[in-house]
Amino acid sequence: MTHSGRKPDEGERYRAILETSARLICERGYEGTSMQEIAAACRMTKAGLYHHIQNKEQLLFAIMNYGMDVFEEQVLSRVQGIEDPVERLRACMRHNILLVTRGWSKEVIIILHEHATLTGEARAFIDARKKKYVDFLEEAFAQASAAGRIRPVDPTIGAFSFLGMVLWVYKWFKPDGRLSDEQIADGMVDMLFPPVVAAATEGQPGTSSLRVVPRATGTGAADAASVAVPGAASKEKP
Amino acid sequence: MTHSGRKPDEGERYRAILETSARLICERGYEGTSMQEIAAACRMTKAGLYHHIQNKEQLLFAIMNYGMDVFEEQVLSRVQGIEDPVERLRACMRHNILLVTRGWSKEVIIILHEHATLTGEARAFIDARKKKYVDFLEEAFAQASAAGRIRPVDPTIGAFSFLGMVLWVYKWFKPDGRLSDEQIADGMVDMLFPPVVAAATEGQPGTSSLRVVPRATGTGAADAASVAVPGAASKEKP
DNA sequence: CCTATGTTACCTACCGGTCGGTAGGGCGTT
DNA sequence: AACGCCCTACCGACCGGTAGGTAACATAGG
Repeated sequence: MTHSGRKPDEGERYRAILETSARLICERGYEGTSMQEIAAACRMTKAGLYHHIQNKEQLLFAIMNYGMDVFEEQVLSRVQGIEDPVERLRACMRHNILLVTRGWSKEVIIILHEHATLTGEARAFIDARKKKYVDFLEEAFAQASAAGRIRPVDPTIGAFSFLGMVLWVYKWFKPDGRLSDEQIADGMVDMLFPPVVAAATEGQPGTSSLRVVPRATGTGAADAASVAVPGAASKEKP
Repeated sequence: MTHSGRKPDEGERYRAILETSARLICERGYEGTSMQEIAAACRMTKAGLYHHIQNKEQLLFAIMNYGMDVFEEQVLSRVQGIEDPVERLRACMRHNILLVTRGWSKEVIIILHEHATLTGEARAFIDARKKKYVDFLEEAFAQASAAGRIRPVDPTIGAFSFLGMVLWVYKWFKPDGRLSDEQIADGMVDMLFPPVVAAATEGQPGTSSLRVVPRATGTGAADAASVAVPGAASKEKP
């Protein structure tokens, strides 16, 4: 790591390892994925893999930092220049939902799911990076509240409601469902930040001007169908 | 199992095993918890534990069904009699948030976290129980939308927004944070289902009846503080 | 009353296999 | 010659799960 301009694949191999192991860990969970499997997926032996990484937990830590980099590039950096706090939140929600649904970054999903897997300093470091996002959202909510652009809400509650709606999506979204990710993004944005019909009377930007966008009804995007009861029913012991 | 009226503790022992193992699995994750540890926590040997259960996956399945029972008793059964759809949703959100924050049922948290751990029939069975809840929410949203009691929204998007806000709480709530669980419940309920001020012809109609929790400096509810950088920073390989 | 017979609830001891991780060597490039 | 890269071979610990035995207790027959 002395200077730049090494081989054509510089850190490419390492990046490939992160992405490959992220794919596996995303599918099977951190504890449920063995180093054997990760090495095989990288078309290496376990010892070969350990040439590139220190240990399993450091690998997870690297994956999560990689995921935070992707998030900041794909979401945060694209919206933090927006002046209007409501527009900032709307754009942020949209980008964040699409980041989850598109699934290009398994690393991001791992950050969401393995929120309590890391320990010690690594855990604290990732948490601190997450907290910067929470702070960003809280400030936007505070500004929007103060400006009367949204219904007044405690900024922390606003931020975590935002995050819950957006991030929970990874648990239920199916790309081939009734609702496209675009529809979900639009629907959630309109739900939390209703579009305002400008200047209902004049000057007064309060909630008086909340108007509604026409929308269809119907159901059916997610989860599984019903199935005959397996081995044991609810309360009885097998 | 010839007839009823057995020993005083009937299935008590089994229930205790479920609760004890739920506590451990909730702390360490399903894959991260060994049967050895579970048995020890039950003050048994592993073979003794296996006298009561079939295998590890069936144990998880039993825990999740137990959790669904608790949920239906503590939340669903208490609100599905409410006629007004908005009041039904408000009460449901409140009960569900408190079910998560109070943490009396680790089984419920396991259902939330281990959403993709089970496979096959057991997975489908739990998913079907979850789907009943989604259906319940979608119907309530559809009713509330149709009655003009809330801003029109696709019922599926409404239901999963609701669920995201409510269930994500398990990932960040700390009992000793700035916000109590009651405050969070109230705040989120008012955010998604604003109390209507009937016949507000002047002033700011929407904002008049709700107030924000007095706000201390900083954010304070969640995650961790900042910490010196551990072994490796963002992009560099260790 | 006292056995015979099950049944329940656990134990010790052990299974084959896999876990995360490492030592040390070969080999191609510089 | 030296280095990066990846291999074979192996480590001790632990994994989920089981075989087989035993102490405690309940019931039924005599």
